[in-house]
Amino acid sequence: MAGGRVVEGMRVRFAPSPTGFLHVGGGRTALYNWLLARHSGGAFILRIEDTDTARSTQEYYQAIVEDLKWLGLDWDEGPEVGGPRGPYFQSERAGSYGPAIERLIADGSAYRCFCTKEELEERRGRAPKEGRDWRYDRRCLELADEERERLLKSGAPASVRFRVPDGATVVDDLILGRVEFDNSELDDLVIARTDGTPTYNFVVVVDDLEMGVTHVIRGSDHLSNTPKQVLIARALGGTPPTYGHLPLVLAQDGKVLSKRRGAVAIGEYRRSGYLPEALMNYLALLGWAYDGVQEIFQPDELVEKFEVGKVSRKPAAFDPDKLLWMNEQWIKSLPVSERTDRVLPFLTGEGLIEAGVAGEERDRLEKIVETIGDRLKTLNDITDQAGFFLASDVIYDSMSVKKVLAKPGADETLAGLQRILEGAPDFEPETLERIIRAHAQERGLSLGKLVQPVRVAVTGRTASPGIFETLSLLGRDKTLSRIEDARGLTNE
RNA sequence: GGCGCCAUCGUCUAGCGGUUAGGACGCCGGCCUCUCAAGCCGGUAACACGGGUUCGAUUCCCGUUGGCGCUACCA
Repeated sequence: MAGGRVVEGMRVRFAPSPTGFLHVGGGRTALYNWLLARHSGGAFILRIEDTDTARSTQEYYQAIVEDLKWLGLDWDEGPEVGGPRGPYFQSERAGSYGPAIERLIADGSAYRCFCTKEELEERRGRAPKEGRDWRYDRRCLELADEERERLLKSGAPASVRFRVPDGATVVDDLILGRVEFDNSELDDLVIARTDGTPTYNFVVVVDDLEMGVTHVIRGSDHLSNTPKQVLIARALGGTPPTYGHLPLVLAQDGKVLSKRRGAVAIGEYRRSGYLPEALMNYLALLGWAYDGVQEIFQPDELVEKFEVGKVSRKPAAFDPDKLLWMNEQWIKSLPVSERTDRVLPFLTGEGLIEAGVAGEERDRLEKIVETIGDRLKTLNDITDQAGFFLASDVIYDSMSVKKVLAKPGADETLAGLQRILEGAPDFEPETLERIIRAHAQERGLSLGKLVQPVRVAVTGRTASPGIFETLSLLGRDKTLSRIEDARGLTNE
């Protein structure tokens, strides 16, 4: 095994393959591994399983790393940070696998197999017709020595199979508990292909052993791989890690979440204005609960309270509604200044403000954010909510115009308001409220009757933050000119 | 088919032999109110089924049914 200093305690890893974007299921797996490592004070390792060169890409790798960082996860060993037990790209670890395979062949734990893919397919296809289950028939294990020699010398292509021993293999799973597999159910799996490259089930074992991985949290779709990996680890003279198999994340229809079934990439949530804290919070609660009551957890609180043993064994459906609610809760809890910071990229992205706002402009922006208040479910909602504050022209919603401005008396109402506002001593919300309320009383109108036409006039729609704050923020000039413009839309 | 995992409101879950089965999302209604949100109050809705064990099962055991996963020279 490679030398180097090793962190005491748990060594936990997350090992994505860069063959697609990180989606919520993978994100949750990464999170649980990270939480386990951080909770125990151990090391969190990121390893990239990029042996499938046909499907792995640099773009996916970068996106995964970016998404993990955005989510708030960090790693002690892995890409970008290095570590004593690298390299952390599987594609760079080829040197470890060959000798390990030779060792297994030498001590009889593995053997060469000359069966071709076609032969295997043929035999496999025949099995069910004959009412048998297919398992590799060990034809090449039972080869006479001379025959094996002959084939080897003839240069016949050979794969290497692991010889599954008799007996049973017990997996003491952190989440599932004790699971027992009868070894007779297991195939003599191929650990090295005809071209010499090692397969996943072998590579993972060697890497975990060499990296000193002690704990692995992964999807339960790997559960049936586990006895094979445990057996290989032991044949290699190592101690397999402790596993915890996470029930899969389901889509709303109860099917497993996958890339082509509504699985949304983590990056997609970032782009639509979700807070990483909210997504982390939601993902943590998807299959784990602290006391069944608390819903909002700070990241460090999750680290403190998370226990793998309490993870549910039941597959959990991903609920976008609840995630949205949680995002809203998180946005709401942000102080105005920070909320403004977070909303900034969405505003610039939409061209509503220029990058690098400062000074008075920044102050005004904070006031806008404050005024919009709890009306943001996602950060991206800001573009819709703040548009009329920031854009020079109002976009009039035709339904709102029809419902309010095109009604009889609207023009008169606006004209009256124009006069009042022109004469307003100042444009503070309190002042505006005072004079507008007084005006309503004078004219015998309900406040609502008076306010809605102005609202549509200055915001372009029937729904907006409080009208007095809105007018105040807009200022006298803009308010008056917009009312003037809007009078052109009335029926008079 | 074989092997494995799972089973409490529509969804996420609490429960660890005795509870009016709790919370959250959603939905519905009300209050508040200048609109929309938010907030507050209330409501809706669950132990898959059948056997055991037990004085007593949501809880423990077995089975049935159902869902899901794996069954590659993919990872």
